[in-house]
Amino acid sequence: MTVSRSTRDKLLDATLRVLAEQGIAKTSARTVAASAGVNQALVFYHFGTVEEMLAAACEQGARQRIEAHRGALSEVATLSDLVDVARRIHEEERAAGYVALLGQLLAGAASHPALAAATASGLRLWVAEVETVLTRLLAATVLGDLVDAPGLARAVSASFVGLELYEGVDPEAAQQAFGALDRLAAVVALLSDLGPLETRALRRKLRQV
Amino acid sequence: MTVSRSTRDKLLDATLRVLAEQGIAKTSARTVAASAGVNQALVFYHFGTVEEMLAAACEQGARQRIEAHRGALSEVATLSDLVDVARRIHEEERAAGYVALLGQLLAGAASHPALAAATASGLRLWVAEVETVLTRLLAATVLGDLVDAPGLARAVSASFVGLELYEGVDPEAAQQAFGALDRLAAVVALLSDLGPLETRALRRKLRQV
DNA sequence: GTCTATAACTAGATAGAC
DNA sequence: GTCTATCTAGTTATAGAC
Repeated sequence: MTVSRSTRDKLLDATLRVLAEQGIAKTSARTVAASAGVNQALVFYHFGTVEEMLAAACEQGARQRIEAHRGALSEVATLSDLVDVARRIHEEERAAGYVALLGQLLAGAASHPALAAATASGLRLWVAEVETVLTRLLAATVLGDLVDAPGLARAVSASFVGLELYEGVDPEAAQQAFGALDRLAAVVALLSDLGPLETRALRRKLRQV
Repeated sequence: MTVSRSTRDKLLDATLRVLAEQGIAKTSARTVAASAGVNQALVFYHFGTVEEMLAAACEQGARQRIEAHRGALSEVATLSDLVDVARRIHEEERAAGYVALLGQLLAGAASHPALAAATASGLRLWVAEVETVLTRLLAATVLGDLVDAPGLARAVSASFVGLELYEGVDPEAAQQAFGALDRLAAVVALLSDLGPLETRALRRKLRQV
């Protein structure tokens, strides 16, 4: 559609790029403008402050990434499907650095209140997506009425960010962590696939909680 | 023992304080020195660079915090004990901001390679602790030979950091997440407490993995 | 070990020409 | 909308007095 993007868009893209590649500490009006190939003063013309630019980039970035994965997520039918999809999303996001970027913003939010709000709402977009899938899947299993899907969606999303940040400093350990989660999810997936007899027995037991 | 701490120690403590309270972006030789009540030039006399000071503070901080919790962790006997202890550790760490601090360093590591190494080794201290407890507990349950305790310890540690960062921008959502995990852990704890008949049936089923 | 002073640089932000 | 120029303030780091 648009052959030449607007300066505003170029700046938003560059913000995400610099944030992912160099971290929040090295993200400034100057570095972003340089990466976008535009003049530094335009940051302030278009966004007023650097903080506002970061906030705008955060929301746009989250929206873009979720859009890219929504299709795959909506087709998830079983817990083992979910594991496969999660692994694929992880691979893509690791390459792009977009989730670690959320970590950068989460960290930056400590000193910039306006950024906290934007990051929280960016994360909320992920949470909503995860929550939809989780609710749908859990409803069909023994665990359906035992776990708190909305809360779990938040836990999973935050954990994912932590794991992607971990990947940045210790890739091997992070891989091991993802491997263990894969395996754990496979066990849980199997639990949801018990025969009717075992299911009833387990349900009786779990009712105590 | 030491009535008046050395300048070096004052700087390390101040580094952790500023990092927890203001984030990596606001942590500089000047802010740390001011918080420690010493001259700014002493940062460079004692540590050479700001980055080295951050690295030293990271390792010392991780060591201190783990020391503070080791007793409670070693007394954990069951999975539900672990849930209680984890909740208590979370409350304390949230108040002190020390885990979120690890998140700050993880984020800062993106632009400072030396910091990445220090953060990774600081996290390794937590991982080792979690791994010990997890291995001990899981050995006694159905899950013992099904899950990868070392990998899981890494996943749990990284997730914890993500959750503490989350707490900084959306405390309510983070609380919800912790609540869901509590509940989930209770379910798993119950699984480890099945009668011999159910245990055998479940084990047979899970053997397929 | 600790201080002052300062060099060299980078940051956010604005004024004003075009 | 975009540019140059500039102001102010904060940054790491060092030299040299004490």
